[in-house]
Amino acid sequence: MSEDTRLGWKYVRDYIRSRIQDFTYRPGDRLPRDEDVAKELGCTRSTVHRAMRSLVDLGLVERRRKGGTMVKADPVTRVTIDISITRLEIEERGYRYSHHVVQCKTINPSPSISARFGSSEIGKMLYVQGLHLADGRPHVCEDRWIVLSTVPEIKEVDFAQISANEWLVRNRPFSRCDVQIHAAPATVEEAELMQTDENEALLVLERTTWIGSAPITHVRAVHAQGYRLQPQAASFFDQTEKNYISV
Amino acid sequence: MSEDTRLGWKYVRDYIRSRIQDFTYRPGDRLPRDEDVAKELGCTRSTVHRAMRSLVDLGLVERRRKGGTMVKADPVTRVTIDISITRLEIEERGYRYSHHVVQCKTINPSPSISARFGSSEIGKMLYVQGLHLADGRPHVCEDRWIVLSTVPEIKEVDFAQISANEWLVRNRPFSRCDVQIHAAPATVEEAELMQTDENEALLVLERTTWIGSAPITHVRAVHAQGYRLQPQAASFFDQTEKNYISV
DNA sequence: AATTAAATTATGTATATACATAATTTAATT
DNA sequence: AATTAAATTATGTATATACATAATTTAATT
Repeated sequence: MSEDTRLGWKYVRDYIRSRIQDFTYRPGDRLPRDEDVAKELGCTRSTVHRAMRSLVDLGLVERRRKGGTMVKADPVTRVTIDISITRLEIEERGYRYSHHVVQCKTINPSPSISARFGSSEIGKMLYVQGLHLADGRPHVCEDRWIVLSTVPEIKEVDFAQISANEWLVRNRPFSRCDVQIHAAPATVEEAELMQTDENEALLVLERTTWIGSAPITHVRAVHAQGYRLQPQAASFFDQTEKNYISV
Repeated sequence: MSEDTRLGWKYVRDYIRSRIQDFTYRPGDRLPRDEDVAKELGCTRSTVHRAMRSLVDLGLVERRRKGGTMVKADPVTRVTIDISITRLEIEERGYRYSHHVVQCKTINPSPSISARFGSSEIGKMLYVQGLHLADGRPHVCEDRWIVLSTVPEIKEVDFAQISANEWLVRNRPFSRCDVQIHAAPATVEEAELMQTDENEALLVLERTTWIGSAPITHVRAVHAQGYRLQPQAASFFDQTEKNYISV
């Protein structure tokens, strides 16, 4: 290390990451103790600790008290997706947003919907089928089930003004969210709504949310044909990074 | 605050998070300065800083020097997916893994494949079509294109021993990874390999990786009918959390 | 009035230090 | 030998402090 280099936690992170990627430390290996890394690189343990936590967040290493820091034996590519309000997603892509309610009724949930919430008693639900459009073209069709005992005021909401999606996201914070992503053939009904063919392959995002132990909503969001989700993978070096270490 | 409560950064995180979720601080609002939060809660600015950073990671707030901390105007549900080696994913589900190579040839990439890597010159590629099976049943079919100028030694790899997927993940770290997720109808060829019907809706993950500016590989991984991706959403409170704040 | 420079501000980082805690190892006991 | 208790260890956390840095606001200058 050159002496005048003020080496911060990002330097330490990149240094360790490079040593993992050039196989100085191999999958399953134990890294030196933070204190030893600190001594070697000439900084404090706090700085190394900060760097190590970022490597944990990146999914590269695992740490255990007393056990030390291990390079993950089975490497993973960790990606993140920010699921936003559908209106905003459409507007961010530069399209004009509109939406309309296809159906809205209070009914008892089917067993498959109940099952999404586990064993808890659900009672009557508000079923809302809505269509989100981008420049007038179908973008997302959502089948939503809202638990009336948890969200009674949903009955007063005017879905012509605000979509169930946006109202819930803005008014009903959740403490737990289960997400599933899969492909499904368009049903006859979906095909008509989405202006595509029956059995067309569509991307489906399902979400179920709770606040504490109280179930809030379950939604099946069917996306238009050709829709692509683009998760963000943490790139090795931030574009803005000064302390680049060649690999 | 009761005096004997040793209040750590997780307490502060949960406290602020609760104030966001109960709309004490609304989307777009500015939070008090770290120093003021520290004074109010009776801890140091370092502790508040640690808590605030975790709220940034959760996608709840944004921070800017001098500008302070703002509650995100447009709330998002942030989820993460750990994409692992296909063999391990299958084995973790309790199935016996096997794989075989369908095709393997050195060819010039089609324009659509070249385009994945942007403007950089690609040259000859190794095209490997492989099938990953779980208990003998098709699980993932991958079309992989490997840049020979970046990974020349791939020619010596025996894909009967190790899949191209696993070899690359274990031997070729990348600094950038583009990921796309979409639904696509099974081609005739895919339908045969995946033992399903033509045009069946299948989940497709595409990945393209680079090391520095050098392109490594592009892969289109077509998943079996019914496959579900299950991203992890950060739940509001860790199960292990002691300092639970009711919402 | 428009531009430029200086001051201010809130977050970001690094350090030294002390103690907490989980997890393992070693020693003591039955 | 098996169990239990004590010691050890590496990470985790909290604190006080000093300075860095980005970004904005205010003052000075043209």
